[in-house]
Amino acid sequence: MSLDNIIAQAVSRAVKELYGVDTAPESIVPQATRKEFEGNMTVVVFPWVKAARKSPEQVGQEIGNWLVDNEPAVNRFNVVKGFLNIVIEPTYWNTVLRHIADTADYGTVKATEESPLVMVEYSSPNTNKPLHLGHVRNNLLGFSLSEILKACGNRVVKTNIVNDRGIHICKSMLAWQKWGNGATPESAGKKGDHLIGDFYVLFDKHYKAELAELTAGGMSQEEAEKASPLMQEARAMLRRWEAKDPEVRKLWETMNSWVYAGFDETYRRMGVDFDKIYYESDTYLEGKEKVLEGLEKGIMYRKDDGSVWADLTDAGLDHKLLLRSDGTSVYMTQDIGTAKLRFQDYPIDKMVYVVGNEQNYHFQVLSLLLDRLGFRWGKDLVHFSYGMVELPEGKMKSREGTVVDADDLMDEMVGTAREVSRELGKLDGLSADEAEAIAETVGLGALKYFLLKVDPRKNMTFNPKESIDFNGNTGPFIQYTYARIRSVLRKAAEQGFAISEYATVVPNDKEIALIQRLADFPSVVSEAGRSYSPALIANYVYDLVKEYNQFYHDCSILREEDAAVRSLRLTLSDVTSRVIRTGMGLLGINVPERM
RNA sequence: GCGCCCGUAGUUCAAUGGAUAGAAUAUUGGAUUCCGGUUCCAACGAUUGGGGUUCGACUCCCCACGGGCGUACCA
Repeated sequence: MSLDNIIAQAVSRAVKELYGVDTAPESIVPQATRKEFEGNMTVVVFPWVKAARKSPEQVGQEIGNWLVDNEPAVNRFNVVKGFLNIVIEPTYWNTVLRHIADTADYGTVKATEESPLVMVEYSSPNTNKPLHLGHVRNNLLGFSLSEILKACGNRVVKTNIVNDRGIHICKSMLAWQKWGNGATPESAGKKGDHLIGDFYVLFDKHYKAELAELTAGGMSQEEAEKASPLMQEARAMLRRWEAKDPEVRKLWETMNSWVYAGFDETYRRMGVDFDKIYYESDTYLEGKEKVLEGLEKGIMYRKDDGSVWADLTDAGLDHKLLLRSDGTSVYMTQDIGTAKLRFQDYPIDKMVYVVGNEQNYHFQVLSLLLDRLGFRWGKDLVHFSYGMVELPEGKMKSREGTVVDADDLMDEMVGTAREVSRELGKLDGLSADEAEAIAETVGLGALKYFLLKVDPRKNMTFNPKESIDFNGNTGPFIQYTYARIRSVLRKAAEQGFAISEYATVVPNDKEIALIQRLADFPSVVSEAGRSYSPALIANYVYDLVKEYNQFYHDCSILREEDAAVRSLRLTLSDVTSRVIRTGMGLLGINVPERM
């Protein structure tokens, strides 16, 4: 049992005996005592002041006395205003440390057959252009969230819905047909997703030129858009695709396979993966059935023009279109179809969608519709909504060509890591392969940590330079500290220092602070799972690293004469490095054994 | 117009309704020169504004201001 729980339960019993008040131990959350007061943990006593009919100070004194008499883990206490500061029995910390050191996979809970089945959807790219910075935040959040949910004892299925059909795909295909000269990723020497993206841009360029010509000839913008031969050709192609025209389908399959090969490379480098991938071309017709079913049940209604709608005004929302007057699906319909297939494949208990906050309204509606259509997880589906990523230079605009490509960005980060490491002399004496592996780990670690440490809901500014600093709240700083700890442990092993007698000495203040921080880890993980917050883990790991540095600063571990003290410190180092590795693992960030 | 989200040191980010709002970075001053240099200490500096709820509000409610997003046949 964790220290928090022990104190919470003891306090719960204390107020019951002293004042006859029932308080659930879970509602009592002891917090770390502020540095300027004596004590390890602090409990706020205001909640019981009324029932006790005494001053906050008196209540604190009474509970404190009860704890000293009845709870062995409590050594002494002091009361400041309504805050009860508890000093834990010093030898008790040895027990805590031993428990942490002896627990395999400390901080995580293993899933069982009965554990909830959570499906996490993330990434969800279009197949007409490469992944960009926005996808990077999405992918990292989705992957990390999945790892955190796993660590909290859930069964997790990571899924991706690929938007592989529609007018935008036809634009790329058409441009390739017209101006591609049979180019392939091999012949062009380009990743497939980039090649296709280039044709998408090319289409847009010619289309714009056409519009300019038509409007110059006296048409309005709207008329020109309708009359554009290119756009008409693209629409015709979409119709042929929907009619399963073999030639169009063949081209579509070929071009998509190029894109997938490119995406796979990007995902692999980023370190994210999926258990099950869905394609919109498989799901877009499914939603239609579900909607027609809803129409029969009276959940939807049909307008005179034949379009199908849902009336959500009773829930404070609007009327929502589900089938166009020509009978075709819209985005919402497809999501319903995807949900249907997923539920056929897996007995999902909970569904998490990692999708940008511009779709908040969409998911409000989707939740409501799925619920009305009888999906048991529809009502409390989670839209894990995140904000935009901006750069110091300003906003990304695809129209203005200021989109940051994911592959380019990773190259750039790794390149900077390589340079910085070389300047600092970190790569001296390493083979070229080792040096490159470290640059990769550090460059990606910097990117990932910077994007994950921020509250996902907020729009954020990604500063590449700042992210790769080896000082401060950055990935590289944490990786560096980890590598340094491992180095100390390696040297200790070489010198034959054992770490077996650690429980025999009472830790000093800095050591206690570190142990206490380590003891928090499991509750941080479960809280991160509850609130879907990778940022919580990131900031915890950073605090832990700082705590370790303060401990590390004033002790010479390898020169320590007293074997028991030395092994206590080695144990602390060992456990800290393990927690750092686990924590960073939950963020999808690798830590190097040396750097 | 309506709806949702956001607003915290110069900057980038923290703070389950709890004590004097924390870090990092930048700036300034000091310690350390060591198992791994990237360590440590200190100074400076902030809740957009106005009301309300309460023992206590960055946090919850109302109003104003500023920014983002969405707003019915795009995805």
